[in-house]
Amino acid sequence: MMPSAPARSRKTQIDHTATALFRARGYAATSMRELATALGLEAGSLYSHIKSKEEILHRVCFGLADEFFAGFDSATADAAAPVATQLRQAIEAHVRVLTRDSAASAVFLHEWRHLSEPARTEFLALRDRYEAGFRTLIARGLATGELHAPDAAFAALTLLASLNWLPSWYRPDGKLSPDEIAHRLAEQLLSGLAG
Amino acid sequence: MMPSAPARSRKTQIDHTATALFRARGYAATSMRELATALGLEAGSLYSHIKSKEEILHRVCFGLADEFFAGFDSATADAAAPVATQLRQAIEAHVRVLTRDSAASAVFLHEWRHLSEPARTEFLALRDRYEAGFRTLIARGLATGELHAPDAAFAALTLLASLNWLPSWYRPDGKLSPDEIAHRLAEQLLSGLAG
DNA sequence: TTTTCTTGCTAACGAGCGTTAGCAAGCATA
DNA sequence: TATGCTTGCTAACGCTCGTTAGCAAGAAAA
Repeated sequence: MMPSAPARSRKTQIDHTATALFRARGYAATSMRELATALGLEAGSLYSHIKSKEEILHRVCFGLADEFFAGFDSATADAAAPVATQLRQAIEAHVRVLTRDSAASAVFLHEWRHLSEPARTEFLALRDRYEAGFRTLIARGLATGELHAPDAAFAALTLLASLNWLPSWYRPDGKLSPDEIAHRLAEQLLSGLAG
Repeated sequence: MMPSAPARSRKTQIDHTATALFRARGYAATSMRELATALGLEAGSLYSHIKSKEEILHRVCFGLADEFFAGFDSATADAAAPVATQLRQAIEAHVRVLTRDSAASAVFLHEWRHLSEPARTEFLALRDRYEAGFRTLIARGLATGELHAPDAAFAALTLLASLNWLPSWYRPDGKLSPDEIAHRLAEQLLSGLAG
């Protein structure tokens, strides 16, 4: 039992490489032989570290769900803060997760459908719960008059939609930093485009 | 040569059913045998009507691209109209295409990556050109002061992101009509959430 | 030293994949 | 009647898939 554990075990490396491939080619179109080659291994060797292909997908999807919840919870920890502030912080937390690991985020957003039951249903329940967090936050803002929209559910869906497109164009070496992106997104979504 | 042509040839039926399957399971995870079964055929029989699996994907993706361009062009035909009006109409045209065939739209948005070269590159060029339409429209609005945002490219990306999430939750039998959805989206994106 | 864990290999399994060849029935046109 | 198009079948092809069994080398732990 090594005290200074290696920062990235073989299993973690597999997850990481698989995530990049799943994002680029899609889960179904990524073969275990491709994954093995990308890691400098033979296909069979992967199974010394993992139980199945889907196990990787499961870990990526549910691991990222945890991160999203953690971000939202800390953004809304101060329930006494103005709703607009909490919403802005939640947006920024969401963007921070998306930019910290955009490959995993893309997999989380698009490849969950390849989970088999019951994981698929569990995942959708988690996602619903997360969206509900934004929905009720916006609903509270509508009630206090801090926000205005015809429908909280509709507004929440649109807001998350704008954010969730990010992994498909975000590049870590782009000219905008994650914080700048988060700030601009929050600004544009809260204030709109019209002058 | 029948004058009253059958509204849906066998080929069109195949495209339509395949689109639904591609959307639900993804292109790579949909087999020709599944597709054949859904049509009440054997797998080999499909090839009396189509040349390959990818041919279907190609037709769906490029066919929808045509629709998007047609919508944008007619929305911005009156170049003398206020930019905000043109933008609103372009948003509504985009939403109209998305809702008229949300399955094909979902395939257009997510499955194009399974096109092989050179189709894939051609498709991305088309998509870029379409996005550029929104980008320059917004840029003109910024120049005239009708719109305000720190960056036209960023704003265009966010705007399309909000719209393109629609096929993943839109249901034709939902409580909002396509026109209402289009109107609310345009309103929310142009005016923002903040009160 | 002995044991155990980690890591990786080769070879193969059963299954499913997209696709093709060859054939045939039904129908519209000539 | 004869022709040719549309539609669909059966059977099979070569290939790739995810996964497993069995083995072995090296490092760590006892």
